[in-house]
Amino acid sequence: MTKAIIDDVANLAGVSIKTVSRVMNKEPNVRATTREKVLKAADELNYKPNQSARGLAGNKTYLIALLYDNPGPSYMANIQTGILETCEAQGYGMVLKPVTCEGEVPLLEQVLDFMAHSRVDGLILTPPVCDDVIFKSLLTEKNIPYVSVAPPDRGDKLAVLIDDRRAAAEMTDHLIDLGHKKIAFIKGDPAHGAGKLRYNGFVDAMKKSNLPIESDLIEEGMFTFDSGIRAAENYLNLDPMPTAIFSANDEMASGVMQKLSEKGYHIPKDISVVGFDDTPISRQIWPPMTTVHQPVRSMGRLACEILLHAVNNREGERTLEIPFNMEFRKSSGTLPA
Amino acid sequence: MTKAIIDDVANLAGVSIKTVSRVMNKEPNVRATTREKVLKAADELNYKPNQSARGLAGNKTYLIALLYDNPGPSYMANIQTGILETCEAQGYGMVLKPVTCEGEVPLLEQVLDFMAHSRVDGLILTPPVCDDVIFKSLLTEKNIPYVSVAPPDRGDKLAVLIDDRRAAAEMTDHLIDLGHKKIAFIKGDPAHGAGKLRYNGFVDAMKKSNLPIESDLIEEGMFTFDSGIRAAENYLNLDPMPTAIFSANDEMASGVMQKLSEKGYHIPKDISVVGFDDTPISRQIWPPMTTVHQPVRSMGRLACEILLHAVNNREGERTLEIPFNMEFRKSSGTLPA
DNA sequence: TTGTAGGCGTTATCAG
DNA sequence: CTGATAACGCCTACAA
Repeated sequence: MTKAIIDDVANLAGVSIKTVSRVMNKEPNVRATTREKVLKAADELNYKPNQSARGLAGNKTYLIALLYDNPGPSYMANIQTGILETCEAQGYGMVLKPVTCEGEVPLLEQVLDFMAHSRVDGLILTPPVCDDVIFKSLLTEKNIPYVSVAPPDRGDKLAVLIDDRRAAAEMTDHLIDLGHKKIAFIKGDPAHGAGKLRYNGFVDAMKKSNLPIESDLIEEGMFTFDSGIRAAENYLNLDPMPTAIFSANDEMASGVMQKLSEKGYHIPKDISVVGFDDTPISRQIWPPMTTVHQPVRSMGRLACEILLHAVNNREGERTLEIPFNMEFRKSSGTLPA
Repeated sequence: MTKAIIDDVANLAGVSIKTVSRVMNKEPNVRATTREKVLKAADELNYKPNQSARGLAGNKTYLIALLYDNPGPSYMANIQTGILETCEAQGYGMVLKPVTCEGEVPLLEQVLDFMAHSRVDGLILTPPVCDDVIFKSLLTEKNIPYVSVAPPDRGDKLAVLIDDRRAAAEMTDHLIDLGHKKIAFIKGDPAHGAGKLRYNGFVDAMKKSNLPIESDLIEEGMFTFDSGIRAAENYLNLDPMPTAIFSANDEMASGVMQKLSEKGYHIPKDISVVGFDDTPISRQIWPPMTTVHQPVRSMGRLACEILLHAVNNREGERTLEIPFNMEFRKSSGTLPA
């Protein structure tokens, strides 16, 4: 059984190939009965349009690319799952394109090369790729469709995001409500816009409650486990130590918790630790970590939806804000006596 | 600057398009000087072959697919990275195809549908997809190229694997060397061939040392964190409890460790826990876990290499065994006094 | 609402 | 070693 092509379907249905084409692409101007006939024939022959041929003729590939630079594995898994949900539904494929934001080769060049080669129909940018404003403006200039899964940026036509700032403020409020005053904050990689927003949210909440931001308590992190370890070591040398530590992501927070556990501190009795992202590790360590849940999978799904919509209707300026929610677990507690 | 096509290059180089085609595809039978000329022209024009056209004419897509069913995020991230290394080097793209091994729709049907639509040139199967022998024999029958990243299986023409059985035996020996005799084992998802091999390795080592396999100490797990928790609860009810627990993967082992920590047990002073896979969690919990390192990234890279080689040379029967190695960390220690 | 002709950019065939 | 020419399967005009 050799593969059926459009002519076979046209013959079987007794129509021209153009009509088959119309039906397969859900174009209007086809009589309902004709449509049925064609659909039946296509089904009978198990006909699937050849993407290469479609691509060649229509100058499309029915492929989108996910651009990323060293994200956490669980972020990656979730966003991929979300994107694939949309792709599957709309007959698109997703290819992966790892890039390096701070490398020898400029980001734009990496992506242009990739585009020239792969000719995908659109790009999904994840942090920190989406934090490069210049890069994005160049994409726009070159008319390359993209969507940012990221903090807001007035330059983006298409974006999906959560309110990182407000989420961080709420988390800080949670610690304040528990009675904490000496609250430490571990910043994230400065290349990530989200990290800054989370810090801003922390500051918002501290100020609102008239609590001081002590520079000793603000550590520079890199969103990595090891940078969490280092931050914790610094806090350990302080006297008095903070009573609560808010880390800009879970990865660092788990580093903090490991170091504190190693040194014999009990969480949250001696000190509270909270994170951000709700990655699996936050549930799997002991004690389970209080953190902010970011609906990454939905964000991927929606990002892909608005991207494909824009690609196929050459239109659209759309920013979707998705609600986050707090996961209160056991790593945060009332102020030690 | 509109995109250059093969004719432009041919004109500039003063040759026919066929010659350009030969050069671009590294075919033989082109004079070195001619080749140079063409390469220079192509470079000048920044010419990249159109994949859709190549695909249409050559009946290829220059795309391969990664098939998976609910793997761990870090396994996923690593294998993707490895595969992409090869793809990047050889000008291929990778698309993702999640499938369901135990779903309503038969695996074969899912994949056939996918193939008909996407027409990728080959498949990379990860556990547990690669554990479905019947499915694989059907792929062979349909002449669909694939490589298994998995336990050996006489049916596979192409495979990359580690010796799970021997690795598990070595890990068991490690525990035995530490003086343990009451060693528990938590099995993995029965749908995964690797789980069985690991258990076999455990049995091998126990028998070799004339230690009994006590049925109370063998738990059925599902490779999930929660199933680790459940297994630990069962061990907690035993009297005497095992002095060491070998979990068929890290995920379950971390569940065990969480439950034991929660109940106030000290690891490894009171009880040793070891895992398998060396996922990030194994380093990030406290204490860091002794486990087997599986070089997933290399496996992905190599799997892709032998797949592409087979695809492009319609040949090959090749099984690569990659060395594993032990990561001795702090979760395993000598027998409690 | 439907059909016809032409072209999309490569690769394959088969001469030269 | 090199080159004309015909596919490859579909879509976009433009007609009918």
